[in-house]
Amino acid sequence: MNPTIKDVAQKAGVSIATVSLVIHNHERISSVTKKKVQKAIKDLNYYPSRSARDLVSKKTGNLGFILTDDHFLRTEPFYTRIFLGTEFEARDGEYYILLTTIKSDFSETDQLPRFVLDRSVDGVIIAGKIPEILIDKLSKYNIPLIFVDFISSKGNYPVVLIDNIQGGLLAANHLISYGHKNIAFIGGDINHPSINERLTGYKKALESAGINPNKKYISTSSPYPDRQNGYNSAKKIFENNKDVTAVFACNDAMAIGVMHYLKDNGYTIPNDVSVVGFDDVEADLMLDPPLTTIRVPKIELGAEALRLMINILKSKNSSAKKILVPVELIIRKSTKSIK
Amino acid sequence: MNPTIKDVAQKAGVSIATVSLVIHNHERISSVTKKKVQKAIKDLNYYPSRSARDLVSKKTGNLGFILTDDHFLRTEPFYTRIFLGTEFEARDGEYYILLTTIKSDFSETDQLPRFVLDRSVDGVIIAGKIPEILIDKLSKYNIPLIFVDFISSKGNYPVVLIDNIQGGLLAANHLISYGHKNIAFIGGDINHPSINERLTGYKKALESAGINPNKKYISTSSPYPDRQNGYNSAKKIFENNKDVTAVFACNDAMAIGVMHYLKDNGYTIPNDVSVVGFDDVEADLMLDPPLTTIRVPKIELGAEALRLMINILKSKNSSAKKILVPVELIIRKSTKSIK
DNA sequence: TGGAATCAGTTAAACGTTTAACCGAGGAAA
DNA sequence: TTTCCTCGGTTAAACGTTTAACTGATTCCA
Repeated sequence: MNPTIKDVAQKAGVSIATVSLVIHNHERISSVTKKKVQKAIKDLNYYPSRSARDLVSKKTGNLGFILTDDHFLRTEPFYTRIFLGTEFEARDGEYYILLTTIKSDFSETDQLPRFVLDRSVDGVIIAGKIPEILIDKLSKYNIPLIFVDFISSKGNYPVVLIDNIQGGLLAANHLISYGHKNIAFIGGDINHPSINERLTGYKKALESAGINPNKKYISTSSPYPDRQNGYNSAKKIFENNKDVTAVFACNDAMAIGVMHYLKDNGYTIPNDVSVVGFDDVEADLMLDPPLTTIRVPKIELGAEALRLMINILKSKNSSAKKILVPVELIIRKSTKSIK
Repeated sequence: MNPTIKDVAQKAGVSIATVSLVIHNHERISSVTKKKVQKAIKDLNYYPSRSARDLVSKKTGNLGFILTDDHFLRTEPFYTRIFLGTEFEARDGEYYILLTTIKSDFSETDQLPRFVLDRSVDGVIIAGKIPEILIDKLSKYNIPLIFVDFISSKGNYPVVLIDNIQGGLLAANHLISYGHKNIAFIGGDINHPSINERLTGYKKALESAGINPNKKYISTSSPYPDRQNGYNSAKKIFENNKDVTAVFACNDAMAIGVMHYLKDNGYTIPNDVSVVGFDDVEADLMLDPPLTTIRVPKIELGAEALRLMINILKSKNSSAKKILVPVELIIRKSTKSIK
């Protein structure tokens, strides 16, 4: 059996309370006793029992991490990176992360993740878009909730977001500065708040450059922001608008689809058309040409969420904060000045 | 505060022991009392406290899941799927999974995952190839270890593996049955046990078809089994051997690289060259032509590991079992008969 | 009729911590 | 000298379960 606090106390010749106080380095302990106890702890390779601790402190030391299965299994490791960011940060804090996926069509009758049912977590981090019904159900459990890369229309929760407007601005401004005027926007699902904001940024940039956003260049009707959709959207736009010289796709997967379409149809990139993506995933570098994109600091996003959660847990200060993580324009070879 | 077993007992008018017995549906309880208690549990929305439980049972109810960061962040969600398999299975069982990554160059001085240090897990599942030094360190902690999709040379641990030999056989036999004789093998890193076994299967198939494996067709020298390596290996092989009509690549990423090389060099698939991959990842279907491959049941692999772990935990029977999960040939359009 | 066996539940100890309340010794202040 | 603090600990209750041992009431059988 593993050594307990009793063993340590005995070995150090003190009471168990003293050991406990040393562990939490309480000031009331003399440095002599402290040393003695610490030595005993080390000698026995003692670690406090988590369950005993949790039992008295009424905390679990766990945090839940929920995302939809298709987000988790996405080809590009976007959410996995976010998860990793929270995991890294949790290592330093005293937390463990319980990761679970839910079906993306989570419905009324589906069970909540077990860790909320049996309250094995002190808080829950939700990454990416999830069904509102899940939020409704979750909200009944009185567990602190934080959203990452998604903002719920219901309730007013603390949230960690990409600065999407800035991203849209950055991308469009880059293209504009390269002399482009007819810039297509391929967004996938406009109902997704992130996409909506990127569009806002895009429009803002165009407007402040004196360019009138052209509806025909904007595609935001397909629910799946994947390569296939990028391909199809590009097709629709380029077949009807020969004058488009640049595309801003709202994620790299769609950008890749766009590039495929362009290549398949005799356009060369960036000579005929410039393409900007969003996310900055590994694949971008392997593309030909490498993709100019908006870098999203995914690890940082996750880490930020964890820090926010810890703050909330510690301070009971649940003022619904909103953290905006800045993005960065990465210029590679898929964009070109046409001035 | 959450309701406790006491609240339930009071509400149902019984002792807390009775409640506990009902929960574990012990036979000594009459169905009347059982009903009463169950109603109280439901009414109060009671869930037993995990820490209290763990404290008396001396279990944590947690399982660790370790893999290297680059495995976790691989573009293709191979290990994420395996993880998901264990997570699914853990949901039914009474376990939570603590996922953590280690650096792929884990060294002597690196810390072990915290959950083993403070014994927050009852067992550890290790997915994919990890540094031997980690295994050495882990083995000192006397925690049940299980390996998935990797077999350690040290120690004799329970393991869940893909039936790689069968996979190699299946792939090569398929090609042979299509009339191919000069079949290249692209394996990445021969030091990886899985690759070695696939090669064994490949050779076996060839030999029993009366074909002598040709060393010049076999590439197993590069450590990274990625697209780039597939491309390069294909290049090396096809530049020196014009008579090769089929390629068996040890994973789909390499197969995709091979296809790129072939296309770039004027070969058409499958007319000039047939290609078989291994893994069956989503991307395969989007390829042109869709890739014939060996399907690896990843979810199943993870689930199997969890079941094995639970058996070990329950039965204390740590006879080092070896579970071989069968694979399946998926014939798509990248292979063609040349008879 | 009386002892044993069965049934259906209760009692109480134990798990390993944390922490408020307590305590004794020594020194300072009166 | 007495009283009061301060210092450096210790005592003991509490957290919410599980489970072995016990109990009291019936039933059974010789």
